[in-house]
Amino acid sequence: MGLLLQVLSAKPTVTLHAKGSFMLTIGTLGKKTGTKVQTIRYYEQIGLLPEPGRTEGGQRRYADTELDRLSFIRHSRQLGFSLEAIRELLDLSDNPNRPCHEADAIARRQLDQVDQRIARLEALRKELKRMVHECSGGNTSDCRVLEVLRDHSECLTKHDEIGA
Amino acid sequence: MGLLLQVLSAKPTVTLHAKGSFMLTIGTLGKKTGTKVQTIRYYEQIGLLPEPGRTEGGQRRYADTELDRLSFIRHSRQLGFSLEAIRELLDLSDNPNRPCHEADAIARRQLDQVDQRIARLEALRKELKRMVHECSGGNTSDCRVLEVLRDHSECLTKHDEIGA
DNA sequence: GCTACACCCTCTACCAACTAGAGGTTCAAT
DNA sequence: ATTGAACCTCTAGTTGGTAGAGGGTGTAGC
Repeated sequence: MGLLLQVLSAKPTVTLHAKGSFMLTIGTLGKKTGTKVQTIRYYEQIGLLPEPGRTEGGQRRYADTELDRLSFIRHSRQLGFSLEAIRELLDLSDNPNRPCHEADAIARRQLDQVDQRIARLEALRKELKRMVHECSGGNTSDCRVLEVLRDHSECLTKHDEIGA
Repeated sequence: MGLLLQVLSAKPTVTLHAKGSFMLTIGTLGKKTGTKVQTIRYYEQIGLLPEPGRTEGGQRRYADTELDRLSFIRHSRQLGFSLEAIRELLDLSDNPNRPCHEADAIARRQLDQVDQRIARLEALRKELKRMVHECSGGNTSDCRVLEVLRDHSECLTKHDEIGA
């Protein structure tokens, strides 16, 4: 925890807006990181973000440390990491002398999952495409789409967990 | 609603296990369709499956109609359709004289979504792969994985909603 | 006919990862 | 001093189920 936040979390809360520009409101932080305000509060609630300093009136004020941390979280989310994985990554990031291969392993795991999801979606896509292409456009009574859905045996591929 | 179910839902519940083999317990129905018992009850609760007949003791008993309907639902889920989309598809399936193109549109929508998800995952995969490949395996202090996560500008692609 | 026990019942709560809204307070500009 | 946007907490909802508590039912074997 930096000096600034130590100051911020000291008991009689100091006036934070005095220095102005380098303290962010939750709304500004949200805009800078593309995060909804509620989501930021949610991250704080589940312990992904530290409790920030507050104004005398009780409003959150953020320093650049938190901006960096939230950017890291959002970017990781965009890359599909789960919040639990991000928690681990942040932990590693906080301890620069821990071995790198742990972070690497998390990323590799994520890559594997993405590979699997792509494979499943490709199979799915094939089936859907066939279904749609065979539709000739009469009544639902002889709709190929509905027929295929009704009768699994018409499928080309075995897809037990395709849509996950 | 078939004759059987009309009989089943008549007020003084008839003994259903008399005829045995063609009435299924919820467990058997689950096994036949690869669905957990709780999930079947959940589908009933949200109105995807009709309320089945009951034994005098209050246990659910299913006919083949419900087996077909549940198979349809499960198959559609495997193809990634949302429960809302499935509701529409079932509705169409129940009305054989409605035009086919509605079912076709739902399937096309699903295909589009799958295409988009694949595209996003491919971009994601590229980024992750690059990240993992650049890791040389020292300390986290100079870990490429963490570095990339920290700094969005290092990314090759703009990925705003990649991991959705 | 009786007992064992697998299966069934309802109800409530939980998962991820947020999102939305109610009802009320604070900040900063005018 | 007043206005109005932005903030606060708290609760509940989203999707598609899953898990467990606490109790009742159905049936096979003896």
